Parts: sequence; C-alpha cells; structure tokens
Amino acid sequence: MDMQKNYDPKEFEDRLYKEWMDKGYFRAEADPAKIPFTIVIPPPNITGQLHLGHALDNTIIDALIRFKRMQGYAALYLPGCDHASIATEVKIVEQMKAEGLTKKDVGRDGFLERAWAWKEKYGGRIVEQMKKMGVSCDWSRLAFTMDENCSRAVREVFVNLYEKGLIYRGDRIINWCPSCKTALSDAEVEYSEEDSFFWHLKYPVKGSDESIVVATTRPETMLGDTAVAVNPKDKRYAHMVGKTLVLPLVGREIPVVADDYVDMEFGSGAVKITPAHDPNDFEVGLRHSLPVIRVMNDDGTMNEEAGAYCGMDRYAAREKIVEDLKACGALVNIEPHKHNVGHCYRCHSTVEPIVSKQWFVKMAPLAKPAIDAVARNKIKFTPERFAKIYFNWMEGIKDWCISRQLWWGHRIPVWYCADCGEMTVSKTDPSECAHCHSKHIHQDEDVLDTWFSSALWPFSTLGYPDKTDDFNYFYPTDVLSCGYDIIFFWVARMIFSGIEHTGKVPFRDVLLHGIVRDEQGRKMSKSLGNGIDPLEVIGEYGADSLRFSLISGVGPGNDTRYSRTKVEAGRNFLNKVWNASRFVLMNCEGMKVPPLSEIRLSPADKWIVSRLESCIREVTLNMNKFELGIAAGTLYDFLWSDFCDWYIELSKNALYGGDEGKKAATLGVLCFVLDNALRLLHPFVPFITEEIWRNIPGNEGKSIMVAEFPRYNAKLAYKKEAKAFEPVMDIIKAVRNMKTSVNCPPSKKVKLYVSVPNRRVVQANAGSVLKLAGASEIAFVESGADVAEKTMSQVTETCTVYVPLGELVDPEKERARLSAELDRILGEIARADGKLQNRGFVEKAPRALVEQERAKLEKFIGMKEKVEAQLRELE
RNA sequence: GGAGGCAUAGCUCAGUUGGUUAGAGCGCUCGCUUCACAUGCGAGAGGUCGUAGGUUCGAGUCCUACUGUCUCUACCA
Repeated sequence: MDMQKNYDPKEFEDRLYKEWMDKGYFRAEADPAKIPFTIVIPPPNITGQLHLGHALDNTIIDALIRFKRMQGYAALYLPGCDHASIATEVKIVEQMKAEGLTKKDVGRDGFLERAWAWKEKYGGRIVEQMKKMGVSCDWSRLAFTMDENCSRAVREVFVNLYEKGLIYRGDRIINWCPSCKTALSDAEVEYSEEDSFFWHLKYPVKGSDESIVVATTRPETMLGDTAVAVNPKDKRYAHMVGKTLVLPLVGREIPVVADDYVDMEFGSGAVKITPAHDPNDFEVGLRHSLPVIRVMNDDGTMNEEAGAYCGMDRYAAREKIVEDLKACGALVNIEPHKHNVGHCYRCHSTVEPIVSKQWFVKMAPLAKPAIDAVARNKIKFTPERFAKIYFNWMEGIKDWCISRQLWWGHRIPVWYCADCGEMTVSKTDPSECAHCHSKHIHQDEDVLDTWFSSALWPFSTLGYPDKTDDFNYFYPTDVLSCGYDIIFFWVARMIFSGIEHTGKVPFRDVLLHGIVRDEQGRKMSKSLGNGIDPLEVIGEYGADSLRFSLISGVGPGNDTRYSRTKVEAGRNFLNKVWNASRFVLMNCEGMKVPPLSEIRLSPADKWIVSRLESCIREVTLNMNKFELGIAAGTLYDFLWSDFCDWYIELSKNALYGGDEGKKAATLGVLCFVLDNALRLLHPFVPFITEEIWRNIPGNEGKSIMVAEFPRYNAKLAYKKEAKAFEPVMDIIKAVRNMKTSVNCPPSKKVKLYVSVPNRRVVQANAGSVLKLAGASEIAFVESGADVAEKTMSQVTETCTVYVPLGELVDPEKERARLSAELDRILGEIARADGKLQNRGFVEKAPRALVEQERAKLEKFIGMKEKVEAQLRELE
C-alpha cells in the first residue's frame, strides 16, 4: 500500500478509465438474467465543446447508471452526438467566411464535406471530454443523429407520417430568419421585449372624405396590405364595411372587412391586414379570400412587389416608407411602444413572419396520446411541476414546421417529377417517379429540423426501425435526464414520437435539472465570456471533485451556481476520504484482517456499523427518488463526521493499545465500513473510490465498478447499542467545551467526575475518553454533591460531567488574564459612557450611531459582570 | 395577458410526506506543529425562515393575499 499524503487525481484518473475500457465494464448486453436499465444521453451538439451543463447531465446520468449497474441491472448509458443542423451550419458558414468563401462558392457537396470534417473533429473532441468526466457509457454504441441507422429511422418515420396524412406540405406563415435564410419552428424563436413605436396610419376611403386609422409596429408591411378589418359588432365602423380604401404610397384598392378577430377596445379598433406577413392576418385573409402579397425577399430585403422600395433592406425601407407616409399626410402620429420581438435562437436576427411553402407535421393527433401518457402516469416528471409546463405546451401546440432551407441535415425524402409534377415520398432513393415512371425527378432541396431526428433518439439508437434484440431488451428506456430548457424541443417530441412509432412511451421517468450559472447567477454564454471549460476544472481538481461539486446541494429542477470554492470543498472532502483510507490501509499492513462476521463488536464498533446502515438506507432511498444531492450530502456527513471525526479517533486507542487481537478486530471494522462507504460513494466519484477500494484487504484484483451496491442489513442496525454509546461522545464534547470556555489548552490533562446511568459503556471506552477529552482519569459519581473539589460542570442529554476548577485553570494565570480583561472592559465602558454623556454627540450624531453606542455600553456592562463573577469564583 | 420558480446565517444554498433546540459549505472569532489529513483538528459567534393573515395540539414546511425577484409562455394590430 503506497498512498501519497495528498489526494492527487491526475495520478490515477486516466489510468483507471483506460482500465475500465479495456476490461469492458461499460458494455451493456441484452442479458435475460438481468433487468435492463437504460438511459440515452441528451446528445450534445457537435458545434463545439462541452460546457458545465453537459458536465451536470453526465454526472447525474452516470451516477444513476453506476448505481443501477452495481445493483445488478444490465445498465446501459448510450452515448452520442447531435448533428445540430442549423447551429453547425452557422458555424461552418462562419468558418468559410474567414476564408472568404460562401456556401454558393463551395456548393452543396463541398459544404457537406466540410460539415463532415467538422463532425469528425468536434464529435471526437466531445467523446474525449466525456471520458475525462469518467462517464461509464457503452462506447461501442456511440451514435450520431446522421449515422446510417438514425437516418434510416428518420426516413421510416417521415414516410409513415406522410402516408398517415400527418405530414403535409403547404403555404403557411412561418418564422423566417433572414440571416440563416431558413424557416424556423415556433420553438426556435426567442422573444424579447424591445422599445419600438406604433405608427398610426390613415387610409382614405375611396370616393369620400372619410378615412380609417390603423396602427402598426412594422410599417414596411403596409405595402402588402390587402384589407382593413373591423369588428362586426363595432358600430363606429358598421357603415364602412364593404367600402374600399386606397392604400397610401401603393394606390392599391383594398376592402374593409368585418372579422371577430379584431378587438374593439384596442387602438382604433381597425386593423390593417397583411396576410403574407402576419399569422393572424393570414387567417383573416383565408376567411375573406384576400390576396396574399409578399413584399420581402428571403434575405430581408424588399422585393418587386414593394415597388419603389424594391431592393432596400427591411429597416431602410421602414425609414423611407415612414418618411414618405409623413410627406403624403398618411402618418397620423408615432407613439412609443414596447413589444415582443422574435429572434432566431441561433443567430439572434429578428425573424420575419412570412408566408412560405414548407413541410409540416400535423400535431393534434400526435399530441393527444402524448398528453394522456403523462396524465395517466405512464411517464413521471421529476419534479412534478414540469408536467404542468408540458401539458400547457402540448395542449396549445400548433403544427410543427419541419423543413429547413439548409444543407446540413437529413434531406427531405421527397422527389418531385419534372414531367407529371407529382411527388414521390420514399424510404429509399427512388430511380423514377412513382406516378408516371419518369426518370426526371429531383429531391427536395431542404433538410429536416434537427429536432426531427433527436425526437427519435431513444429508439433510433437501439436499432429502430428494425426490431432488434437490443431494441426489444433496452427499449423503452428508463430515465430521461436533461435540463428543463429543452422540454419542448426534445422531451415532448420524443414522447409523441415514441408513442406513435413504437407504440410505447420512450421512457418512464423524466428527470429534469436546472441551468448551471456562473458565480453571480448569470447564464453562461459566449457573449459574456463567463463560460467554464470542464476540462480546465478537471485539470486542476480532478473529475471527481467537479462531479461531486455539481451534484451536492442541488435538488432536481433547480438552477445551480458554479463556483471554484464549491469545487474546492469537493476536493477537500475527497482529500479527507483519501487520508482516512490511507490511515486505515497503513494500519492494515502486515496484519490479517478478519471479516466482520468473525469480530466481536465493541460498543464503538456497533455505533459506527449502526451509522453505516442508516447511511446505506438513506442513500439508497434518495438515489431511488433522484435526490442525488441529498444522497451525496448524507455520505459527506457520514464519512467526515461519523467515520473520520469519531470512529477513526476512537479506534486509535485499540490500534495503538498493544493488544493485537483488538487491533485486528478494529481494523476489520474499519475496513468493513470503508469498503461499504466507498461503494456507496462510487456512483458520484468513480475514480477515487476505485483507486482506494482495490487496496482494501480482500478486494485485490477486483473492481468497485462491478462490486455490489451495499444493501441495508437490519441485523447490523444496532439501534439500541448506538444509542447506548452516546454518553461516551457527550463526555468528550463536554470536556472540550469547558476547556475552551475557560481558555484551558486542550493538551492539559484534567480529572473527570462523571454522573451517568450506564457506567459500563463509559468504562469500556475509558481509554478513548481520556485520549479524546484530554483527561487524566475518570471517576464515577452519583451527583455533584459527591465531588469534594470546586468544579465546573456541564449537563448533557445523557450525563453530567464535572471538572475540578483547579485542574482546568492555573488560578494565578487565570486571575491575571481576567484582571487584564476587566481593565480593558472598564476602559471601554468609560469611553462609551463618556461619549453618551456628551450632549453634542447624543443630539447631533445620527441616531443609529447613538443607538450603536448604547448597545455597546450595555454589552460591556454585561461582560463586566460575568468577568467579575469569574474572578469571585477564583477566590 | 397566462403559468411557474425563488425569497432561510455576511455570501452560496440544503431542509424529502408539517413534529424536540432550523443545517451545510465558504467567510468570520478563539485555540491547536494531537503520531491519516493545515486540502487539517477542536470550540464558537451569527437566523423573529420576505410581509400580513389563516388551517393545526404543533408551520421554514400546508392555504390566502401582498411585496420583491427570476424564468417560461402568449397573435393584441
């Protein structure tokens, strides 16, 4: 046994990980003799490197997986990455821009070549990072959302949904990012409140002096207006309905229509209708058969429909249009206004609602069973409150726009025929049109929303659409753990996809965690530059310290702050565990350590074994409830307080007392407790526990990774015995207490008088008491009256301890100390009193200051009385 | 507009189904070269648990209202 004085994770983490890999401990196989336990990773985007959020994901999942594996389950942690269509494409466009290239320059194939190269580089880096974290993934199953099987699943699902009429193509209002030049789903738009204006515009009625005032936050869209709507019940406008307005600047004649959509109370009660650029207006347009006039190009410039403004950027056009409206008298006024503006979640450009031909998933039929599954508890959210958020979103869900005008992703499996114009939707690449057999077909240029493939992750990674043995064994998965920020993007979509395509819910538990924030509570982001690289933390403190700090003190669903001091606290704890183990193992050298079953347990032994059992129970219970923070905290307290501070200190008497039999027995208990505690701790901090555990006598050549997780043993609970042991600790605490309170050095040996109902247990541990309390001898008494000397005493829950005053303090020294203290206090009293006697101070100084001074005076008077009393005691 | 979270020690947070004297880490004070560990040991100080009500034998915990704060969500032109 050769352990360094200080815990140094660098020395063994990489070595152990490699060993685990070599021995194949991470591999999970379909084993009929075992119960499966599966978690699929929330696949990180290949856009870059992992951050602390991923570190938290991995720590939680790995802790659960290791826990279950040790309990004998066929535990599968399935790793992989997401191609992250739009996010990656943005990165690659940036990369090309640095080289002076555009997508057009390199073409689709050239672009995809770069994308795959990117994937190789960053996907590989992510895997390396995860390995550094110590996660026990089955790397033989490493998946990628665009690998062969996932792609097959995507096509299968797309075609099936299409054939059921649940995927359709059509012109709808979608969110358009003019910078990424693609459509976005509703979930991909982030709203933020911005200061803007209401521009009130006046549209004249044709052939009349009348006009209608409408308001807009996007004046440039007025070029595409094809009506003005009023509420049918609105008496103010009743006579206007059906009349014709002349659109300023454009001169187009547009009708006034009546529609319930209009809120009479809001603004002027009249709304300009721009079907091509607003989702509500689009609906109104459908109801009134209004023309749809799109005035903007895909890049955010105005198109030929915009007439004189054609070619101008949307914001330049806005300025010019406002100017021109003002010039022609159509601008009534401008009113400051705050409103929510949607931004692209990847590039943060302002999105434009635009009418566009896209592919959609019809959501209503899919949402219903997905809602039922959660409502009927087939899927349980932890914490439960997130189920409400899920219901809220699912119940109001709209059709999902799945086509993206991007190149990196799953290309839509639809081919258009140049001859007959029909579509061929196929799982495999067709060579001819399914309708007219023409060879002149071309595939849809667009790719699918990246979340379309993520939605299939729990089954596409396990062999779907094939019903493989793996699929049958490991699916449905057990727990899905991720941040609450992707409930809509990912969790919800996996749920309805799993039910629809496999007929089963994809997982039984959804365990949500919060966001890892920086020390000041801010979200970590590139723009703030406050991101933390897990690898740097690991380099400095080791993976175990990072894991432990991420998991401790955090409940499910709660945000957490990263801080260096927290990692340090974790490291300090592990150093403590390291040294406690070093102590135990050093003492084992050259000894034959008996198993617990062969040891006659002392009261102290029974106490620590009892504490261990209750720790096992607590940890197991909390792991099962996903309360990892509580489980980790329980272990922290057990190891540091019970094991190190008490039992190890108590054991020294037996170890060093010269009785070889006692020594061996005590070592047996120390090893038993340490062995169990390490196994309990292993899911959280795999490396250090492995490094130590295999050195415990009897564990040679074995691995803690595949050792059994401790099981609560009622026979070892020793509740009564543990309770009976308490006076021993109480006596020690009481003596330490008294010594400190009178400034007596801990090393000064004092005589003790103890009044305790059960003398036997104290007697049996007298050696420990003398050592830990710093005492010379113990005498038992019935009460204080039996003690002849003048004493100081302390009453505890289980006993009363008396210490002769003369033993505690050197009367001369103590008198001198107290006199000096008294002098100082008297000086303070004089000073404060003088100040308060000064009328100028009392009247003119801030009241708080005067109060403070009064309080000080009172405090010092109190202290004076106590010290005087102590002096009298010494006489 | 709707929904939800949070509010506990100087700071960051635990507190599991309501049950003695509300805990931890860091910081602070005092004392320790105690033979595993100064990344440590021992002893402390510090909280009317956001405010006001209510339910209860009993409330940090449950209910109501309010205040502050953060977040999600929504089509108010």
